[in-house]
Amino acid sequence: MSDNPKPVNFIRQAIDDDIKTGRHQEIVTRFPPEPNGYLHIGHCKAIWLNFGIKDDYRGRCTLRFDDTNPLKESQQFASMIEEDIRWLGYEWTSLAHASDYFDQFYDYAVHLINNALAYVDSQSGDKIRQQRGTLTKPGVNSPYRDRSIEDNLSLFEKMRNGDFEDGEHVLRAKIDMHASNMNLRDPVLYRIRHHTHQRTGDKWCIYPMYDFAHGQGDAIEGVTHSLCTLEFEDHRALYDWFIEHLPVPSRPRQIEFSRLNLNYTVMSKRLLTQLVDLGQVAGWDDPRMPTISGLRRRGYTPESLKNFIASVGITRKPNVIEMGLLEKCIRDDLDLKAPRAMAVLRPLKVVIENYPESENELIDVPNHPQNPEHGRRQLTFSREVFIERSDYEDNPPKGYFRLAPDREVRLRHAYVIRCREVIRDKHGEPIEIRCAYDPETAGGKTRDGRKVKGIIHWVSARHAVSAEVRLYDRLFSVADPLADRKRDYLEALNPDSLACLQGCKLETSLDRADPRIRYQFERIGYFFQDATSRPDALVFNRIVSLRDTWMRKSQHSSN
RNA sequence: UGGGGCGUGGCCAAGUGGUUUAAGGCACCGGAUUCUGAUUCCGGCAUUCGGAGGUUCGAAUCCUCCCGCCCCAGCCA
Repeated sequence: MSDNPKPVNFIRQAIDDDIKTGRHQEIVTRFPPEPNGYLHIGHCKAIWLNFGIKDDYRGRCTLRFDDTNPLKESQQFASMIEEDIRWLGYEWTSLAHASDYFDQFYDYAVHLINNALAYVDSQSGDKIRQQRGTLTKPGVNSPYRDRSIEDNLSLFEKMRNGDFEDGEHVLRAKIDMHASNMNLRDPVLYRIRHHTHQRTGDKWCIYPMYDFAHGQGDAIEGVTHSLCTLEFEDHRALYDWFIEHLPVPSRPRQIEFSRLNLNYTVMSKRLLTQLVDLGQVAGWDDPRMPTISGLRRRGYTPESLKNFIASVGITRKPNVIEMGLLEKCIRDDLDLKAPRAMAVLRPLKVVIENYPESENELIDVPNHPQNPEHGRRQLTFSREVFIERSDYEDNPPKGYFRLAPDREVRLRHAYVIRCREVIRDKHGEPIEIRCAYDPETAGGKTRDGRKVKGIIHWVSARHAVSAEVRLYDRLFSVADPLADRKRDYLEALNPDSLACLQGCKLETSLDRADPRIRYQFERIGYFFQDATSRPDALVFNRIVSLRDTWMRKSQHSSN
């Protein structure tokens, strides 16, 4: 268990109230995904809410797959969803499917028919749509609305028996075609779909709609608080109508909250599916995707995701959360957990002219600057090292305290070096820096007490391990890719969201690195081995960069 | 021009008529510490709660009107 304070929000307040008034002794929630895609960080909010309530109130939470539409669903998606929830660290009290209740739902439908509260409509979908009216115009009654109970019963049974083609008939609730709430204008309860269901096979050729399955499923499971997102708000009246008119075993209450939106990405399953299908990303688990599997592959931890949701909170207010908050959460988590290492992503060779050619020096260093429990390791120092290309400037801007002609800099954990000469290629680009080191500067001190402000990371050229490193940036280059309705959101895709760097140089200790460990490559960011990484061909993903106040400052002054 | 919701600093968000002349986090801006320009630390950052009226000794919290934004017209969920 975490030592985080219990979250407070309007839903928990309602639950506290229900307990106080004795309305409920046990709290039951459910997480009800449709198995038609992968979970994203928005689902994480619902998972955190429902499973968090279950844990804190010692209640129950079922994972229920809302599998009422066999056209789009698959067992593979269901399996991925289970994996994601487990990875987040939650356990469901029971696993269920809407399809487990198909027989019961059928009986409920018959019950409605018997009470003259449902009828079989034999019009086309187009016709039904026309008759539904508009937001400002009421609908009109179907000519089949007053069929006899006997006719309805026999027609509905024939629908079930497969006597009709798809679309020939539907079962509708008889409510009110004049209702201002569109959901109450005789909603469709069952449609004919001659399609094999991933679980019930060909047992059924009629399938209940969401509205006719969800609340009843909740009631059957004894769900006390059915938590869903705001777009279902208008469905609540229908939800309650079914609960009221059906002999259900319990009376759940639906409460809505606002969904999570993140800037610089998209969050709808439809759009994410499209990005995958179009090949704009490598798959559902592409590390740039806001999916749980993408974030996992990128290197995000479950704790960071949960902390993120907790800090965002639960309200009914539409919101767009800044990506920066997510990044802050993973940095916080990893700062404590991640052992440090040195890696040079864009190598520039430095030759230390006064260091003996054949000599190697072992330097014992801590794996974490604050926490000794992370242990220690050894670095090898030698005459030739790689430094980051960006740590050398021919014409250093004001405030730059890295390497430059005739300037000094400290090689982290090692010596102070001074730049003596720069060797260039034919374009004038530096390809090698010749330096001299000061042997009196080991151990973080200088003999004469002079301050060397710049500290840069390095890797011994002879001992370095090569690796591929993948750098990720936001998927879209604008905060709200859907803001411009005249433009396709795909045009807002960030062309530089992925940079694959080959030939990066890692310190020796990273040879055959444990793929489960997230490292901080000092001064660069947090890194995690990609799913494709192998011991002899390391591939690291950058989870997130470190805060970089220098870059921010230098960008400011250059603007 | 129907119905349902929502509006507290750049982004979230506490607040449920008086102890709040509005918590906290993120972002941002200073400064200190630091062998990571990281971390940590310290300080700054809404006389005001979409707007205008009103009720009250007292309002972000109650009332009225107005404005803005979101959702709903699938045999999707």
